[in-house]
Amino acid sequence: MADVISPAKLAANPLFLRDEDLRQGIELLFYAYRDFTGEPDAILARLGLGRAHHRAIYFVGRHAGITVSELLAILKITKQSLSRVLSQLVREGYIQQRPGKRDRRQRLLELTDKGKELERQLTRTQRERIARAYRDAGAEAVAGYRKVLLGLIDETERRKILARLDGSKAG
Amino acid sequence: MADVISPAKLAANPLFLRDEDLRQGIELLFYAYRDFTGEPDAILARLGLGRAHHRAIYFVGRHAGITVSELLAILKITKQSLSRVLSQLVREGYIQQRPGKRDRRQRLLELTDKGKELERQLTRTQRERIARAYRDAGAEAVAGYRKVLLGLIDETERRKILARLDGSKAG
DNA sequence: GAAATTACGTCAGCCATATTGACCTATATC
DNA sequence: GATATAGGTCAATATGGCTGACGTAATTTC
Repeated sequence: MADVISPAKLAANPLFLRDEDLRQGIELLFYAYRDFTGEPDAILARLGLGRAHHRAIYFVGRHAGITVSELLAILKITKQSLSRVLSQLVREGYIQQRPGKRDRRQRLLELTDKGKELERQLTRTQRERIARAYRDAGAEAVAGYRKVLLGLIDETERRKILARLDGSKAG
Repeated sequence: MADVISPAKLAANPLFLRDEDLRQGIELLFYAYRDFTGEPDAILARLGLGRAHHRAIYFVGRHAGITVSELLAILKITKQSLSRVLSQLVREGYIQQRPGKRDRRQRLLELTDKGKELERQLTRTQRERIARAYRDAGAEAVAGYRKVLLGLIDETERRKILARLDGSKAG
């Protein structure tokens, strides 16, 4: 009963908001994410690393000098979880820490050359995959992709992320 | 050095294929997925279940009478991993199994009433989130979202998934 | 300048989810 | 009858989350 959509509700919704279409949207996200993470995972496995290391390396590479707490805010995991990953990456020479100038409690993170090399290797497959999808779909579709994904993000996060994305672009 | 894009390559690419834009596309996918899974996870945690249970419940709900091997092909995990999840869901009365008619080795899966109820509860938040994003972005953007996500999926999978999506729509 | 807060780290234990490899049963198929 | 397939199971292992408690150094506040 509860999954029967009332005629009124149905009429109020444009065609692309039917339950079927929403489910399709959910599933496409699942499938895309599933396949998107597959290739880097294989590379990481050979190095004794996991997807969590990839995420850390990616965002440190993206925002050189990022603080631990900023990274935590991006990843939305606990500091204990991040700590395990991060200390391994530091120990194995992928990431360097240096104390913050303004605030010496901070440990600013950046990739070493070894880290940059791995980052490139990991991101290459994903960048190629995205590039292919973008090219095949065309500029207009890309704009739509961005618009919808942005709309899926928590509202309170959206501004911050937009700033982050644009910030990287500028700097 | 290796991350410097050659002028030739740059010129050959339309604006939306610049490295920055590709990275933006990667990150949007990460953020959207991160926030997309947050709400159901909270519900599941209270029931002693995890994200893996959600996925199983979702796809069994979507394809009533699905076989175990079909479900494995969708989730792309090992049968041992699925088995743990599935047997818990059967034990706790969310999913029923019945032998296949044509092939009695098969165990066709379907949601019980309890399972359907949970499925609705879990999917509600995601459906609402997608609906909001779709509505805000508009029909054209939605088409682009679908196009790009489909392009991100492994090529060998794309046909199968399209058939699956359309099949659910028809039947 | 003492007290409180903040940034970060760490130890310990728990749980969910994935893996590989080996082995088993029942049913289909050649 | 032999072989293949659908599915399940036992065991061991790894990853990546979590909570809770505690510690240190630096900054901020009163």
